[in-house]
This record gives sequence, structure tokens and C-alpha cells, in this order.
Amino acid sequence: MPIDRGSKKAMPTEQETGGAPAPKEAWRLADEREELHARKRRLILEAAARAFAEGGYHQTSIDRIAKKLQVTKPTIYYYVKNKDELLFQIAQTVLNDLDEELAAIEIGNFPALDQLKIFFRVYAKLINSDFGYCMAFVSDSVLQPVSRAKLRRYKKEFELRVRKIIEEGRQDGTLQVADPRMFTFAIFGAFNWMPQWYARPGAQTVDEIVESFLDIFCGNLMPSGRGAAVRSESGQPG
Amino acid sequence: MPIDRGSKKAMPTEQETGGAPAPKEAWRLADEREELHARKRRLILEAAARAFAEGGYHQTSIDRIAKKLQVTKPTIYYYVKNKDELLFQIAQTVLNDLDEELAAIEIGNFPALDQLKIFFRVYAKLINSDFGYCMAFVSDSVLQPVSRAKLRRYKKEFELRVRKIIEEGRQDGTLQVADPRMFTFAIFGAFNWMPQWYARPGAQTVDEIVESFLDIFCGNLMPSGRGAAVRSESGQPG
DNA sequence: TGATGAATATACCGAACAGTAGCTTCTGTC
DNA sequence: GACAGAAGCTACTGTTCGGTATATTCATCA
Repeated sequence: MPIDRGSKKAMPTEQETGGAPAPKEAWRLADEREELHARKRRLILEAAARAFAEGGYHQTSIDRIAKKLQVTKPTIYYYVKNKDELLFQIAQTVLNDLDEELAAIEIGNFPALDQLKIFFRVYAKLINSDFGYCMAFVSDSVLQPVSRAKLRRYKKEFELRVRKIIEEGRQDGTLQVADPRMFTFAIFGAFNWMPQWYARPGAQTVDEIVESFLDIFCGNLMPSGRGAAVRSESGQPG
Repeated sequence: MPIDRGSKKAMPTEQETGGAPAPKEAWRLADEREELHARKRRLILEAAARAFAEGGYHQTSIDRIAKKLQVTKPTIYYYVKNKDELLFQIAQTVLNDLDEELAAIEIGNFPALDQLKIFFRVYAKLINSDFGYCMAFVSDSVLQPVSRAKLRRYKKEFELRVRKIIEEGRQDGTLQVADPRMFTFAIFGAFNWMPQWYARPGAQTVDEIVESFLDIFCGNLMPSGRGAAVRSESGQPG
């Protein structure tokens, strides 16, 4: 019976078993094992995400994912409870990443407009990855109601945080926005749709596209001709 | 053996069979039958579109669609060749509708900006219907390569026609657009994403949302008070 | 060296479902 | 009223696939 995989790291805070302390060596090995486990789990998620993004959730069998990793189906099930779970974990991973990024942005005390731009540069990268694609396109309607509701709540929370930035931008006058709610939907829609038309090693890089989009939405019109989309603000916080 | 359902109406131009002409009555009845057939076929497509939109393509069995229509599965297959075909027909119907609308718009000699607005008012309605949703979200990756390629070509053609309108708008100065291609992607993305967040009988009507979006993209400042989204190029701070 | 348990494999089950064969029924025609 | 063909049904097939029971391998440890 496999142990509970839910707990993140289970860092053993000294010997819980009051008796003789297990040798350090044992703990180290246990940790390594756990890390290896986490790493393999991650590999599975990655293979799944790629497969889902390429062929769709239902057209992708667990067997196929297993074959890609050169293992067998039960091995997958050793690391993941369900096919659903697979998808759910993928989406959650993305949302966690996004959460961290957004938190960092919120802390750094930039002007709202800059916050928005920084956020969508990150967001565009993510949404064009296999993970991001799964989160945006695959996740809904496939999951169990509970997981679905959870993800929706999470997504909604995001949208609100971004909307808040937009509202700030409107108040300090750096963003000309009539209806922040609609604006949020529009800009998310535009970015979310990217993977539908953007071919990976296309003529344009993701970054170039992002700048174009930010131009469109944030009204940064270039005074002179082409490509004056100067990234005025400094780089990422960090 | 059922007759070929591909031909649209098969209007019998007088008696093809050189012999005795069939009585008019017979033709009339045949036409009625054919019309009834087409109508039923349409009902099937509608039921399918609704089911696909609600539950996803793969989660929807033909049996389920049949049950909704209070018939049995083989009946569906009497009208449609494949499950694929079902989806393909749905998408094609939408694209045909869109084609007609766009053609009408192109003919009427409006200014580009107006053309764009008229188009997206129609488009938003469509994309929020079951048919439109299926076209935008379900169709890809599910279909056979041939059908898929066909739809893609069709969609691409559209995008180009709309882009052309946008380019005209740029040239006559009614649209401030730096990169028409990117602008096209952005605006389509925003609209395509609508059904992901818009709840049918929501606080806002589709029309209201469309106007908000057109505001955002086409800089249509509303005369009354708030948020005069004057999109004349306000440079970026810094 | 034998015990333990993690990690992977083999082999299978049962359900769901697309699609079909072939029978029946109903309607208009001759 | 016999025929033809459209329209629909019951009952079945074949396959795919998620998921599992169970065996096997292998490293760690006592």
C-alpha cells in the first residue's frame, strides 16, 4: 500500500519516535527517495500535459502517457490517483505558479500599469506552455464537480486580483479604462486565445506578441513607426 | 439504402426520366419529405450542439443525443454519417452563417469602423450560441485530419477578411491600430473567450458586453460622463 | 542474509460506446 | 391491395480504455 502522496515534503522534525533516533543516513536517504518520487511525479505531469495539449484529454490514454515515459500504466497509477487527478494537478500547478508571480508583483510597489505589463508577460509565457494550455482549455467539464469548482474559484480569485490592478491603474490615470471588469475579460480572453493561433517557433516570439497586445490594451501607441514598444520599466522584481 | 444527403435541395428540373412525367403531386410530396428530412437533421444538429456545449464532445454519447430527441441511436445515424460529421456540420453551419453575414457587410459600403462593429455584434451572438461554442472550442483535435484542415482553412479565410476591414480602418484613420494582424487576433480572442465567463441570463446582455468590448478595441468613447476612454495616444509614463 | 517496503510489471476486468445488421412500420404510388 | 422506399427500432459486435489485483525486482536495513 503506497504511502500518502498528499503531504508535500513531510520534513521529519527530529525523531518523532521517542526511542532510539534513526541514523541521519536513513533520513537523508528517505529524503532523497522522496525527492526522486516528486521528480518522477513531475515528469509524469509534464508528459501528460504535453499529451493533453497535443491530442486532447480524451484522446490521450494513460497507456499512451506511460509509453512515452517508457513505463507501464500501473506505474502512472502509483504516482497519481486518477486521470482526472492528473489534469487537476496540472492546472493547479499552473495556478500556483501564477499565484507566486502575482504575489511578487503585488508586493513590489510598481505603478499599476507596470504591474499589469509584468504580469501579462509572465502569463503569456505560461499560457503558451503545455501546462498553461491544459489549465485554460482542457480543464473544464472534464473534472469532477468538486475539483472543477475548486479550480474555478481559484481562477476567479486571480481574475479579481488582476482586475484590482486595473482599477488602480484607472484611478491613478495611467490606464484609460471605462469598465475594469470588461477590460479584464477582454485582455484575458485575448491572451488565453493565443495558443490557438500561435505556432511555437513562429516568425514572432511570444515576447513580441505580448508587447503588441499590451500596446493594444494599454494604449501604448508608438509615436513613430514600427515597434516603438519600448519596455520602459525595469525588469522583473526579484 | 438512404439517398445522398449531401445535395442541398436536388430541385428536380422537370422530368429527367424521359418517359411519362411524374405527377406534380408526387414532386410536391417529395419536396415536403425532403424539407422534413432537412428539418429533422437540423434538430439533431441543434441537440448535438447543445449537448456538446454543455458536456463536451467526448462526454456526450450519441445515445444521449438520441434520448434527448426521443429517438434511438440508429435514427441519428440515419441522418448523419458519423459523430465527427455531427461536429463538423455544426461548425460548418456557423461558418456559413458567418460567411453570409460578412458578405453582406462587405457589400454595404459602410466605413470600415462601422463594418467592424456590425460584424462583431453578429459574431458575439453567434459565439455565445451552442453552435458557435462548438465551432470555437470543440471542433479542433477531435475531427479527422481532412475535416479539420477544411475548417481551419475556412476560419483562416475569415480572419483575413476581418483583418482586411481593420487594415482599411487604419488607412482611413478611423482605427488606431499599430499591427492589424495582432489586433485581429486580440479582438477575436476576447470575443471567443466570452462563453467561458458569460452566464446566459446574466446581469448584462450580450449586446452590452459587445459595446464594452468595442469601446476597448475601437476606442469608441461614450459621450456621457464616466471614463471617456479617449484613446488618442497618451504616452507611457517614464 | 533474510526481512521490508518502494517501485515497476503482467495480466486481467468491466463498462462505455461508436457503429451496424436486420427487422418492422408507416406512407404514398400504381 | 400489393409494392417500394423512407424512417425508425431492437439487439448486437468489437474495441478502447480506465482502473486493479497480484507478482516481481531491487535497494535498504537489521
